[in-house]
Amino acid sequence: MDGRADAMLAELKRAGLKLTPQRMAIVRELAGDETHPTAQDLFERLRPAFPTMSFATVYNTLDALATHGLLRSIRLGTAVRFDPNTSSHHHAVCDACGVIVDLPADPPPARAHGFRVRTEERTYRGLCSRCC
Amino acid sequence: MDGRADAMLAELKRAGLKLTPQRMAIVRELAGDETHPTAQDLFERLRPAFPTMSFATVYNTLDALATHGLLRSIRLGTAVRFDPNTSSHHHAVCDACGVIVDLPADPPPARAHGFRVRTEERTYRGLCSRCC
DNA sequence: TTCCGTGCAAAGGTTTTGCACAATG
DNA sequence: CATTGTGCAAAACCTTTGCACGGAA
Repeated sequence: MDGRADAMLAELKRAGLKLTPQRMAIVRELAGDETHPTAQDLFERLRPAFPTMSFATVYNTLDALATHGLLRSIRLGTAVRFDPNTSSHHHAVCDACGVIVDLPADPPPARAHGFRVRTEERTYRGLCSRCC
Repeated sequence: MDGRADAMLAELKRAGLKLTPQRMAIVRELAGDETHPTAQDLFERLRPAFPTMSFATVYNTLDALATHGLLRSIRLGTAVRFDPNTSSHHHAVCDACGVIVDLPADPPPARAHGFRVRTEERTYRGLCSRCC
């Protein structure tokens, strides 16, 4: 089943964006993906099917998806990564194998030291259950 | 008073690193700084006093300081920023004015969902007390 | 005197942009 | 048919690296 991908495509359509083959492929690739790929990752995975697709298209599509709240972009280390999981969650990164895992998150505090808090982003680093 | 800068310089010296004028200037500039400057920021601030200083020197020095635990480097948005506050703390970023504020932090949990946690990094985004 | 550090310049990696052509709705 | 998206290439941006000269210990 491909419910997540279909929902993302429907949302793009509703927003007046065109459903091109490239976009559909990017959305389908990302929808079931829990590995937090970079733009480069996606580009390489899709190259076999779309040899002419360019980086610009990948970035454009990811931008469009992020703008419409269909994915989160996270910065871990040096690269921007994309996460189709838009529910409130944090990330844990394994120092050994590099795996990035989603962790459920409580809603952020309303206020913190004078700040009116809108979002909270947490990254844990350590060793995952397999590398520990 | 310049206790923090002196302590950092002493620590560099203890580590066998040479105390060059450039390094002393970078350390002094950073020591009292709570604005979380980027390498670019520091470079521009010091250029008047050291017109010949290069980026490489700024990065080298920041690397040396980070390696010896005298500062933390944090990634907020697209840029790497440097924070002389090495105590356990989080950051809050104001969406309106961009100010970055240090918040005290409790030690991270020992474990989280199978991970053995080593470090935790939190960023709150919202509005600071002046912009709210 | 012996390293270590500096400055310069160039390379590296990632993301963004401009424009003409092509495809979608 | 009008508009938006694509592909290509180059630019922009930040950080890192190599090397020869110069300064610190």
